[in-house]
Amino acid sequence: MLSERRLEVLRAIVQDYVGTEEPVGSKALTERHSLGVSPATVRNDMAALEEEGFIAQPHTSAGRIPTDRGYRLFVDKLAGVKPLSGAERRAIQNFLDGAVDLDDVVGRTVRLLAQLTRQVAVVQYPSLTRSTVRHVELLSLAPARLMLVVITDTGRVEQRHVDCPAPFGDTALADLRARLNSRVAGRRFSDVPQLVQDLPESFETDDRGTVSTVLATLLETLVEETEERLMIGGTANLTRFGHDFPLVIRPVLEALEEQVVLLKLLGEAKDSGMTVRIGHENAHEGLNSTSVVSVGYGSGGEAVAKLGVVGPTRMDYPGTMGAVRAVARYVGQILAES
Amino acid sequence: MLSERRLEVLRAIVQDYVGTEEPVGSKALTERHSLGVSPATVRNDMAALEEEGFIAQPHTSAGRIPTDRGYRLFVDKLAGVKPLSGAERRAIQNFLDGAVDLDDVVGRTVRLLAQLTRQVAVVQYPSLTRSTVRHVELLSLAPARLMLVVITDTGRVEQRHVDCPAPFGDTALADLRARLNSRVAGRRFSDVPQLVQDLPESFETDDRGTVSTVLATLLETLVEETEERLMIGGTANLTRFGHDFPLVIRPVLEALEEQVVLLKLLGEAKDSGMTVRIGHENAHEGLNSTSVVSVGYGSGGEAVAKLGVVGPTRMDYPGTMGAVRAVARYVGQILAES
DNA sequence: AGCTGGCACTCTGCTGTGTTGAGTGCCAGG
DNA sequence: CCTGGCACTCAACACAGCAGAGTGCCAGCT
Repeated sequence: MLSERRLEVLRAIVQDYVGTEEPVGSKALTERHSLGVSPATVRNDMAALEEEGFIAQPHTSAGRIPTDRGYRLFVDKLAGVKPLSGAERRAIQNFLDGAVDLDDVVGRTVRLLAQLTRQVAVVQYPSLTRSTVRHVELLSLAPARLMLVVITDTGRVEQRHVDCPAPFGDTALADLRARLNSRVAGRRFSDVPQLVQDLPESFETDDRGTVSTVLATLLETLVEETEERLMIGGTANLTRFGHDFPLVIRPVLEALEEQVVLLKLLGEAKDSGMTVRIGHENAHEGLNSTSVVSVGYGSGGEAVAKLGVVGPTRMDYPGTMGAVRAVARYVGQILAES
Repeated sequence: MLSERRLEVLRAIVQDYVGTEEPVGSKALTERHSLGVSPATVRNDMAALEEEGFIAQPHTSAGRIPTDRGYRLFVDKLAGVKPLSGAERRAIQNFLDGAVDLDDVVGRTVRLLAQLTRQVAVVQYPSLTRSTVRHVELLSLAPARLMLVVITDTGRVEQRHVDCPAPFGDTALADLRARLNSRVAGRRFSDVPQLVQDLPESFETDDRGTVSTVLATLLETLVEETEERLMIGGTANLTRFGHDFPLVIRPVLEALEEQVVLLKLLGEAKDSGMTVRIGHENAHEGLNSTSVVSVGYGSGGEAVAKLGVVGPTRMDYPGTMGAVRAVARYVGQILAES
């Protein structure tokens, strides 16, 4: 096991490297941190830390930089979560309070997170697996063409066109609308298929085809809705990556454009509590030199979606984690209120 | 005025520079293009072109690169619009045909444009200034809480919560819904304010407050809807900017994140026909080393929104213009069909 | 008048060579 | 177990020399 002081040395190395972006040597370390020992001793400690794989040297006779494993130890054992200042909290509150609808909430959250952490922010839309249908609306666009609108309790609205196999009368339409709502309003997405199963039978033979088509579209819409969507922002912060960034930035941008990749990324994180994935711990290759800090958020006790940031492994973990956690809490509050 | 051959020299310089990304000299030019004259002659022409400000040398004894003004002349006089290949056209068609709703159409368009041009794509959502209201829906969420849903003919759906000053009965609600729709359905946004002006008067005194509130929210929603939104994609293509890109990429990413900036950018373009803004012609400072190629698109004859790409001034203008124009056409078709 | 070959000149970019300095590992002594 | 000392390594920088691409200009040719 590593001695207390060696851990302290590792902490110092991480802090300095994060600050200066340059390999840190034994002398500089003793000067900046009062470790109470000489550079030579620190050198021995460093050798041990390197032996264990927590730090590495880019080349002989250069200082050390933390490895992914070093960062891992740092966030697990050495770093706390830095709480935000009162001013920052108030700023978050104010900024989020102005949101008018769900898109706006998510949009503001992304911008907020990006600004606060100075990194790339990713916010997943509230998931709908546990959400309920608030209302279903049916409109007639043409004799054999309907529009189906589904409104969810998280404030999402989705609409689909439906081409009917046969013309569909206004009274039948009103009938279907009423019955549909009485059955599914307030129910969970997952329950809907059962609830509407026998609906076609209660209609005239002529109309059954249309009713079935409408129901099929409804179910399809709900499934699609369950697939999470997300929003990203703060990509300009990618330029803070470091000097070698031309090589690194490309795959990151590519990964960020693929929603599937990001969803998988967030999906890999724990459902509750904060998750930090460092460098190669990320499954996606392009993100091997980035770290992802994510956390679930939700309106009630349970988390309905996740949000987080993507940045260089060389990041200020305590600060970033603090910001991510704080933002998640406030967003949860906002969602609960609306 | 510039002689025919000098224009030809300029064209050759632009083409070579776009291809190689390196200053092009007189000798290389005569070798690659059969201009029928010697390097010495070309040198004289180059001197003249430089005199006029169409080309410049990064430093003495280097080749020439086109200036913004040079590119301008190139696209105005020397370059055609390169039509897409049949295969490309079919690919566009297929890809866009799969779209299920407006968001999907826009999303696919962005990806398509980015891939086709290998640049950053920007697509504005169909503008609603000329669009009409298809349907207005009112739902009761709680005794004194309503939800207002507005559906437009371009397939957009927007919803707002309305807090009523007083409880509002179901019959009054149905009444309001019916009257509202009979007045505004099929009408243009701009006409709505007039059409609903006197609506509160026809209701019971108790309900007038609520009716006014609903109307106010409706008008507000329509105004907000008129403010265009947009989607961008292909930011990974920014890495193709060139060697000096760390300096350039930052302001570009920042500009791209500010929807306002992009909207202004597209707004500056002509309503009809293709617009190419080169380098410093762009008002926004961060985009001074980029060119923006944009064009209006729409379902019918008139353009309801714009789309385009942002790339380095050193871009393949004919190809880019061809792709942008083609995509705009197909999107217009898709919108017209749905 | 306009084009061409020739020539002297100017730079950037590459390569090779010291030189510097931060940083290391190791060891003997406290 | 810590410390000071010492020899060693190696990236980074500066400097010089060279090669090559490119230019401008001029005298001669068509």
